[in-house]
Amino acid sequence: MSSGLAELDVFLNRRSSASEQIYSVLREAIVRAKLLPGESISENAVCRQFNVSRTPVRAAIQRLAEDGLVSVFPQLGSFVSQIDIVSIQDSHFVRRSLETCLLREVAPRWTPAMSAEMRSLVAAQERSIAEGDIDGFHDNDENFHQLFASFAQRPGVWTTIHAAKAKLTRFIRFSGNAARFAVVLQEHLAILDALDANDGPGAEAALVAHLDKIFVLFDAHASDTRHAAV
Amino acid sequence: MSSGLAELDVFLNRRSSASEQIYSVLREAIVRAKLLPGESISENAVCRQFNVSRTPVRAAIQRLAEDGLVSVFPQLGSFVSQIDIVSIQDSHFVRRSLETCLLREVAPRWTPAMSAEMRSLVAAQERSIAEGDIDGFHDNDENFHQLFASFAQRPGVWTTIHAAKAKLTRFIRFSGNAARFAVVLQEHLAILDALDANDGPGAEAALVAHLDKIFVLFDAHASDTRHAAV
DNA sequence: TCTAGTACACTTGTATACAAGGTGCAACTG
DNA sequence: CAGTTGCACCTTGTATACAAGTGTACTAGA
Repeated sequence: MSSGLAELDVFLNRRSSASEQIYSVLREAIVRAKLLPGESISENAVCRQFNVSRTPVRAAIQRLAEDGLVSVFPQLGSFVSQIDIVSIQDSHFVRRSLETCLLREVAPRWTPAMSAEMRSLVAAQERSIAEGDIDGFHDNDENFHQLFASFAQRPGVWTTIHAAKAKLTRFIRFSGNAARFAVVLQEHLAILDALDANDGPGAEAALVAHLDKIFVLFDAHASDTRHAAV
Repeated sequence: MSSGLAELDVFLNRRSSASEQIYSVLREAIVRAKLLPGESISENAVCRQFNVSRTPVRAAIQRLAEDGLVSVFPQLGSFVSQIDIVSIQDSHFVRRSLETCLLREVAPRWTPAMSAEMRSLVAAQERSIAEGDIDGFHDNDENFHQLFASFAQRPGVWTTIHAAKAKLTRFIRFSGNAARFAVVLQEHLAILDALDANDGPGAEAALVAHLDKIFVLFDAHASDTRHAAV
């Protein structure tokens, strides 16, 4: 039984604690679907992989469990969480609510400088697509949405969005298709166009339309489930 | 130097892990202002208090650090987080955004049964005030707001609100005054009255007015700070 | 062949020991 | 007396050992 764990980088530096670095590596691996739902994350296996003791590994896994990315069963094992559609819908609700409210703060204070900064991120996403760099695409997608929190003078709110987005990104990685990437760019630009045109409600509508595209995946997931049940 | 730690209950059962119980006790103590901002939470001190080893204590403190209720400084110590007004404003933004969006989901589906259940919670709050039971008052306040998430068919969203509300409740415990309690009841009832009257926008306005009352405390806090600086 | 029972390997939870670094005080030096 | 240096004690971070429970595979018996 080959484990996706073996594929992970194992070089830890000393600038931050071991548990912090292990948490980051594992989180990224789960969100980017390098570690599959249901896959075992034995503490000892991670220890061997990173050449550290169980203590920092445990701390990392416990944080992942709080994020809902790992499920810990005492005396049984720890596993990458299954894709739970209800939990993901909750995360989507959180994200949509917060980003919508952030946009309402930003719209009245929108400036050309903001527009330029965000359009440069969209351009970066375009390059990522051209290079087939999916990770880079998602990174810049995060930056795009985070910038709204920053512009709304509420950068701390991004922490909450970030946590919710982890589950969503993981879900999209499994259910999404490549054709969607180009569409995302257009939707991002539509939001910016509306903001440039001083059309707050239009921008909000464009944002909601953009975020709610995930509902298509919900439906696909549901039909998959029904199909599997038959 | 007397520590608030000494006042905490120390009896742990075996139905859940020690770290889980220690987390709950410490979290409640911090939110209810039994442990003051800046107060030291030495791991060894907690160990002695609960008669357990450092391992579960560390796990609990790390969770509290993630919640923003405790600040950990390596090789220096762990301390109850200071009241950070910016962080609290972020939490308020998160809470108001989510509860507002939840209310929009609930309003169209509002039923007399929902109204009755929520009014019984308000009645419970009234009893708590009469008995001078501040903890009970806040518990029922949590239940009141949680019920909206439940009625909106998004109970999982409460987790996020709950985390944000912790900082807010702690802040209110320090800055709030007793006279506010009775007003809270009226504001809760105003929300329910609007919902009963099928007035969604009115209910939303009442909710926002209710939640934004905390801005008064923000202003008071700011003037306190300015005064202290002079 | 099938079943019941047992031993074992593996898991997470907890306890303890050691390592590395920061603070403050005391003693020493100029 | 001022400044500095070193030690004692504290902190958190990590490593290791033990405890308790679960699933599985193998063995003995009918």
